[in-house]
Amino acid sequence: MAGRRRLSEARRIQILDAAAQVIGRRGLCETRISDIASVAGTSSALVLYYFESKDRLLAEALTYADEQFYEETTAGLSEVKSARERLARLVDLSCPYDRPGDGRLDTWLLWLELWNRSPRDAAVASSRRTLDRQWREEIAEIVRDGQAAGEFGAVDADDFALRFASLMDGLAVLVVLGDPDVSRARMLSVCLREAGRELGFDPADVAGILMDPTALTRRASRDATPGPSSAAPGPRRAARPAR
Amino acid sequence: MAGRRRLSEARRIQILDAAAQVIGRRGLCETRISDIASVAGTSSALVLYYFESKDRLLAEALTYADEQFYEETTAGLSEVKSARERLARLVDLSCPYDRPGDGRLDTWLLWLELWNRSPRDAAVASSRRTLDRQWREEIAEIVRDGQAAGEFGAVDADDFALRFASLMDGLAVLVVLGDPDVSRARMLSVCLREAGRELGFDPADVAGILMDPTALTRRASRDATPGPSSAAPGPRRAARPAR
DNA sequence: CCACGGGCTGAACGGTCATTCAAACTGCAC
DNA sequence: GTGCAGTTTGAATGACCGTTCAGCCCGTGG
Repeated sequence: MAGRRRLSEARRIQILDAAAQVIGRRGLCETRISDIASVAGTSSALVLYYFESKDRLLAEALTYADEQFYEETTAGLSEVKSARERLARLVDLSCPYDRPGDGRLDTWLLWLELWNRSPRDAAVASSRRTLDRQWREEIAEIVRDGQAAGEFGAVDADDFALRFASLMDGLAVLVVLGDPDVSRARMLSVCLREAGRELGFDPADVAGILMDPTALTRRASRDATPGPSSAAPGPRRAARPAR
Repeated sequence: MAGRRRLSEARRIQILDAAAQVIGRRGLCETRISDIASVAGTSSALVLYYFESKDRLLAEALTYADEQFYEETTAGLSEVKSARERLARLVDLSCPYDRPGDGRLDTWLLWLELWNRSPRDAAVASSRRTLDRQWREEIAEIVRDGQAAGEFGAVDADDFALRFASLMDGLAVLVVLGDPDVSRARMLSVCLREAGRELGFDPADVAGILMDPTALTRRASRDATPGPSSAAPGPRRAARPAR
């Protein structure tokens, strides 16, 4: 029975993953149960067997993917000790890659869909609110830690968190949508500069922690064409470790 | 024939208005041609007579509503002479009301839908990019004007415009979605404070131009419950002046 | 070995639209 | 008044897709 239950849980997650993937690729409106089923490698009927209806499935998939992202991010951050570096890391993880086929980009697309569904779905709205608050709280916490350790200057942590999170959201939208004026590198640069200015540190000091350290020196690269984007085969999404 | 053409144009606009209204209320996915038709006071067949397909209609409606907003806003701004007040006005107009039934809120909801459609519709993507760039250019222009007039300090106008526009976008999403932590008044306050800090003026100086001047003094009101929201009858959308 | 029950499926059902069409209507031009 | 071009509609069409269902598969417990 335990084996059954574990199997059952695995199927649910498998379907949720497939749903997130399809939604990211086709958009919420254009997502069909049969698409999700075929990506998950099963039948439409089974998808409905695990989720009452398409509506519930989509709602769950939306919040699932973003809770996923939040958990992974905060887990990754907890290992970094310096507040400055933790903040830099948070920014780095928040910046979507501007070339397609990236998991982070998919997560952002889902987040946009979630915004749209939010006004008409109380459950989604509630999840969104929780996630957003946790996210801002995460930022505020880093700021307070840094202030206690003398790494940051004096600002209202909650106020900064709201402004900084909003700035990142607004910029991320532009990056995700492939706006030629805002590359990922530029977003990174803008965010770190802003944080440094408000909290009183030199952005160059935290460049080491970034995935792409050249972002800070390379100013606002205008060439946004990402090249032929060698459509990598293989699974788009990394295998999930079992719970 | 001129009469016919004018009539035809009027119908198109009537349908686009209806479409925008329905999309705002029900969301893009849940919008049916028959809904649009009944709001416009005609038949589904006629809607298809003016627009090739549902897809085209929705895409046009999305960009139509936002181009509309942009034009009205910039027209309204051109009357204000002081750069500080012009910026304050721009902020004021950008802040959605957090109670439902407001046209500005609908416009924001459409803007969110537009973001979602953008990655999969080249025409929409192109319109979005143009509108966004115009918007940022509008901000940058105000900054440059203000600098020339000695109203603002020295900052990179384009850089400021990007950061400021992104901040407003991020905050507006929270207000539109009814996040209890971010009321319209708080958004207004945050934006004006930020602008004043970067451009070197006292936000209190421009409070006079705001629709809701108490926003600046009333700090971050936590009570976000908008009350029983007396569902106002009457037309949701102001009558449009004939072109 | 047998039966039970959860997991799974293919096929069928039914409703909901987008889209088409033939016909009616309107007002303008001649 | 006649005809024409543009406008409007109600009804018909047909595809698509969510959902249901009757039954099969298979591991497990007795």
